[in-house]
Amino acid sequence: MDSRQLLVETMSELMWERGYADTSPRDVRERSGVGQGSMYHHFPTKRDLALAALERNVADLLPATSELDGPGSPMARIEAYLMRPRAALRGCKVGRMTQDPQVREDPVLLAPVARAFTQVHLGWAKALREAVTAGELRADLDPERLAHTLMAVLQGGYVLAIAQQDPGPFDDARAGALDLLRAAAPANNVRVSERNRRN
Amino acid sequence: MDSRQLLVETMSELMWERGYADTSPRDVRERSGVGQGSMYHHFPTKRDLALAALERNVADLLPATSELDGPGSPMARIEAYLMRPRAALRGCKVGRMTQDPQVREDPVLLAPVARAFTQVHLGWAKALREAVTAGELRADLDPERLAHTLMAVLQGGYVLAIAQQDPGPFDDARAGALDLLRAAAPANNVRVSERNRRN
DNA sequence: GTCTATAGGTGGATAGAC
DNA sequence: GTCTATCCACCTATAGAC
Repeated sequence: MDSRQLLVETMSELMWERGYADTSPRDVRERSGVGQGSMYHHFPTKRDLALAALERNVADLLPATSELDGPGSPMARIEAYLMRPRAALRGCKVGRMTQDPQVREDPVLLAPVARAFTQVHLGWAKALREAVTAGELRADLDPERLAHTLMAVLQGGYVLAIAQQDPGPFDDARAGALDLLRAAAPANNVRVSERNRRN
Repeated sequence: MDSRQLLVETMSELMWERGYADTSPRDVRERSGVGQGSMYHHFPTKRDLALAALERNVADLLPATSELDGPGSPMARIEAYLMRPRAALRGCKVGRMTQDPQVREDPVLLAPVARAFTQVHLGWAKALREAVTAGELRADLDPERLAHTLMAVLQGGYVLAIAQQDPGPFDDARAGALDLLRAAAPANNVRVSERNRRN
């Protein structure tokens, strides 16, 4: 692997582990073994390197969302993506960046993060829309809205897991979301009009 | 206000705005107007000050959860707490800490965060249990699990909102969660036994 | 492209007088 | 309790030779 690639790889790891502000050029040099001169030859500033690393992390993350758009029934795909194995205590390598003041205040650094979430949201919303069409989800639920709910469950699950240093809350959070989705199957949607009449 | 109190107040604000790692003793001095000598007299290290500030932020947060335990029907209280006004773009002053490497790797600093979440979880679980008892929520839903789901929706909603620099995704996420809770009312829970028979 | 040397500024304190 | 002065390591580069 050439120096440039090695630097990006290393910075990606460190940004996942420690964030942007708390990762120094020295950390990157020491872990990668690349010298000072090379580093500043390829990336004039720390921010330039961070931008490349951020884009790499986003690219790492997006392929997994194809699970939402594969074969199988919409709900099966939704369940598969929601419940796919995730390192709860490590957190999300993209979502994490939103908590770094130097990233969130820098439109250029935040842009890849925003784009990634927009992309993931599209995937979720499409699958949820298909679930409604397939009669697996009540038609009065808003797929775009639910997409945000499910993304939030995952992002927030990481927060809970890290706080407790225990993946349990993360798994609880997503399992609970799945329970709710199942409870919202149209088969159970009897007498809604009756409930409304009581208001 | 005396220096000590002023320092804690200022550190609390800065930790909410910028986190722990990215807040320097100098920042605290400059914003608070307290001198170097006073600062190190009251708090020998930055970590000591951070711990006091963290505990203050936790204390700020917990009173609001009493909304989950007040008068009114359980679901009404759940909705009120879930939908209560929140500054989505500022994030959660407690949850934020889980993303700071220097906090998450320090058991002493992480402890107040863990305690706070445990406390909030108790409040959620109690209200959800009561909702089941009151017949507002299907009995086959697990309140402890759902409590984590709803906490995650809020914590994750902040992440989405900050990523897009728009409170919209936060509001979508929690509104979607409320939609699901309503879809999980027992009134709709007809023929559950039939569904199970099909497995 | 990579190396070593250098540099100004900040971080996180400590020392000691008042 | 508060003040000013001082300190060393580290951060984020820049310079210039090879």
